[in-house]
Amino acid sequence: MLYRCAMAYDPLEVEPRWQKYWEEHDTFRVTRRPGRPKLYVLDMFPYPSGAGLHVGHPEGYTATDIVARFKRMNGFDVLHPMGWDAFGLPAEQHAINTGTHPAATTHANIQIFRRQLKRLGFFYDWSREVNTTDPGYFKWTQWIFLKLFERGLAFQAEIPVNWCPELGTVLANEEVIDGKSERGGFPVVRQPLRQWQLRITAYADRLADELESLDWPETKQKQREWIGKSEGAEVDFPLVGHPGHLTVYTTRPDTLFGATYMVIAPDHRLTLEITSPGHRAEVETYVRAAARKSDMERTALNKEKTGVPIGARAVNPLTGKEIPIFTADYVLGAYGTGAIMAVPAHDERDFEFAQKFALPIVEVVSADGALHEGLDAAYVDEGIAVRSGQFDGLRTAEMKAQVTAHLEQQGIGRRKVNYKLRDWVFSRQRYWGEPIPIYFPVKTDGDPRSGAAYTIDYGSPIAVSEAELPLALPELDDYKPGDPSGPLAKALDWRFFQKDGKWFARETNTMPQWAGSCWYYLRFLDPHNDAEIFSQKSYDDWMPVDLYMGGSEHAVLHLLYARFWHKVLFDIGVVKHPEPFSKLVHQGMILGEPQMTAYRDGSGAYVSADLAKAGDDDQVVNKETGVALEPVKLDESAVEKRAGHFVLKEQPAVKVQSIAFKMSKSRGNVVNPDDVVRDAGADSLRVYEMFMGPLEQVKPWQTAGIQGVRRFLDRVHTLSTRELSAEMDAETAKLVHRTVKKVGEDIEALRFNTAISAMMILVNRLNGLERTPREALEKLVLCLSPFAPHLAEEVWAGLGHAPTILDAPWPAFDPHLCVDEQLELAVQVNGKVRGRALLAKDASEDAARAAALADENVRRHTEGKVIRKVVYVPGRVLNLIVG
RNA sequence: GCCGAAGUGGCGGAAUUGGCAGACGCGGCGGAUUCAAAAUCCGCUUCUCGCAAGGGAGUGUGGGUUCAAGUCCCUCCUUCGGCACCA
Repeated sequence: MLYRCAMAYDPLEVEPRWQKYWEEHDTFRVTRRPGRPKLYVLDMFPYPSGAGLHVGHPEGYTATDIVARFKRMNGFDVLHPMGWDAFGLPAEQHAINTGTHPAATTHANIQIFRRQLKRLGFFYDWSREVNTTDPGYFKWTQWIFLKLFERGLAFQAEIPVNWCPELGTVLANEEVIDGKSERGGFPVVRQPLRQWQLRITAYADRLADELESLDWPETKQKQREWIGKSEGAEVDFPLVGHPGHLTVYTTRPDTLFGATYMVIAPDHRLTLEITSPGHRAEVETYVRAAARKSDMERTALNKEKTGVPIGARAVNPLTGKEIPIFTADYVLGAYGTGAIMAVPAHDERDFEFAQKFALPIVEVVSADGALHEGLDAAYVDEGIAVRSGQFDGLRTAEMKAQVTAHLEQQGIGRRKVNYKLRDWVFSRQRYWGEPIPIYFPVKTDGDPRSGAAYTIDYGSPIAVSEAELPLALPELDDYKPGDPSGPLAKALDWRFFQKDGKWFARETNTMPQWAGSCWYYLRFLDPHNDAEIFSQKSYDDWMPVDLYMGGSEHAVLHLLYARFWHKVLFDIGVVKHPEPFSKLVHQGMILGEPQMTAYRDGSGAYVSADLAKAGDDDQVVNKETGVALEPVKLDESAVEKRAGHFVLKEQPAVKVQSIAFKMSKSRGNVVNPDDVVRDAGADSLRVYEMFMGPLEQVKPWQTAGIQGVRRFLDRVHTLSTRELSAEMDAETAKLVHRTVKKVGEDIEALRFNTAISAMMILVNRLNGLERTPREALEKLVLCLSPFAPHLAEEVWAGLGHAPTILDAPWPAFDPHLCVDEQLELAVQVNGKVRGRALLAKDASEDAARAAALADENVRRHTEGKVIRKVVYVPGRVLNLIVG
């Protein structure tokens, strides 16, 4: 569909012309000018996928582009860079399938992305473009890894990891969703493997606490929950008939008197050791079964608690009573100490387990201080201690403090802070990633490259010297994964080398995709510096990032990892701010065009949409019967609205849903920005995406909506082709100044939709005038230029100004013209608007009352009644209370 | 289950500190222009009663505070996002 018309300007001619101008004149190159304020506006850089740009990309990019252009016109030096997060699985997968080197695929995709972005007129300083796969870039990624290694923050461990056989790689916990890989949705199993890990837990406290000062949205809360700090105590329970003790972690030391049994995780190192011979067979079976369970099975089966007694007993250190020990997979080996004291009276899980195994339930916290028998549910709230010996009568908070102090005194417990956050598994068994710059001593009798037997001493990792960086990837014939040591193990000439007559082997794991994106905002400061990661001057020029825009899918992973690296760099004096991103904004996802959707069951009969419920795997099921339903796309004409619901015209009992789905290839509702640019122009795409609604909100795409902004831009152009006038009437002048004020304020607050609406109102007014007031058009075009830069340049030049409009100052407004001296006051009688009165804005109450009663309709509602009260808010409302 | 965000016309959405609900755009209807159409321009467009003037209802539900509630408080429902045996 083409939106062009005979009178309209032709974006396909205008836009490339200005793009060429900007390129030839280096318009977007940024320099730091002394005495100017600075602004660093950053977009989350994309992974250059083979699919090209998606309409979701330009949403955030346009938003930051508007801010960047606006601030530049306001005298700021603005850093607004773009680059490529180009390591990653798809290019490698492509290499496995076709033999094409991932670097070639990546390079080709970047060409496409860059061309697409340039077609949208973004004000990026392309001279600062970075690419994480460029050796000049990953040299510094490796350099940061060495800093982590030197400080003991990068270490190896043999740990059960999320091994994805299909992808042939290990995934971070964050990359596993419902037991499947985030990318591709392949099954994931737990398996022990030697891995590099980063000790992010050492920074847990600072990562949680230092969120405080940041201007971030709900993301802060998500990160806090992810870090999962909790305060409690560790308590030692002596084992019966066994030396030593079993240590538990609890956040409720106040309930210790109610601990009637213990549970140890199946993967706890003591589980089999303390199991009595009589229970060994049963426990071993349970432990093996638990180890095999993937996370998916565990969540699927979490309805019923399972577990077995291990035949060992421990002593409750406060009651002195012997209590049994169980193993159960509802206790996780990796959290806390891997063992718990079970207090069934005050913990839902323990209560459920105790009921199933007929274990004693002893109330030790009472809401009212009285004793209760036969609890029918766990009481998890705070209260007053009972059945707790010398501690009886204490409130929960005080009880916690006193019990902990008592335990510390006795040397059988201690205060303890715990985190859900785990250390970050940092190795991937992949080719297309940064090589980890570490090597190991090798024992061999010959040349391991030609098949001599060898043993690698993984216990003695050696850092590659900084002078040898970047450590580049070797060429490979075959990128196939499968071997847990990764495809690089096949590059024998690269892997093994001799130094001083001794053999060494390089690490064959590579870094995860997060590595390059952890610090790219720093490389933009000084992207061509070979000697340093960046110069001090460039840091002082631009840091910190003033506005960071990107999808909320990165709320935890990328943003937590990047903050962690930044804090490490802060500790070693590389950066000067504890936090990298002062302000963060997530643009909302753009969904596909809404579709009228009805549901049919297996027999083909329609089922009312309120019975449809999303099941697993994108399936829709009848929520009463569980039967799978088939969604059917309907034409609008088959549907009507009755009593607040859409229903089938033919069968009004059947409700129909209007749903906007996520854009996906399989649904066929993907909108390609190239098509939109071809049909309506880049400016229309930019303005439409900003006009759709609030930036942070999820919004459905509506192709017809582009029509409206295209008409708006056409009208702006038409205004410039009419006869211009040096005069301007007072009403128009007022509107012009108010528009300038509102657009500026709205851009500052990222309310682009209402800024555009204000400009539309002004254009509608100018359109109704005989001739276009020159001043009005100039101010309008300046206001519009951050949104629709190509059209703005065109009109600006047409008005006789030298390019570029980016160098023109942001228009001023006269505040006096933005307030009304006279205004219409709403007149209410008993709270209902009955009329209006034209009044000076600071009119007295008496004057307002007189004017109100002059209104015929107001009189009708007050006649014969007594005015009991008058509420007058000057400039807003006059409310007459009659009775 | 827990945490967070949000429910406003046929649709996307506006609405400063509580002060005229529905700005702006889409769609629809009517008109101008045209041989005709497209495009463009103008008008109307929450529902409802009324010829009109005007009246009534109305921001997910039910209550509350207030002269006045989309906005504040409580209850419940729904949708979306995140977490999910974290002791």
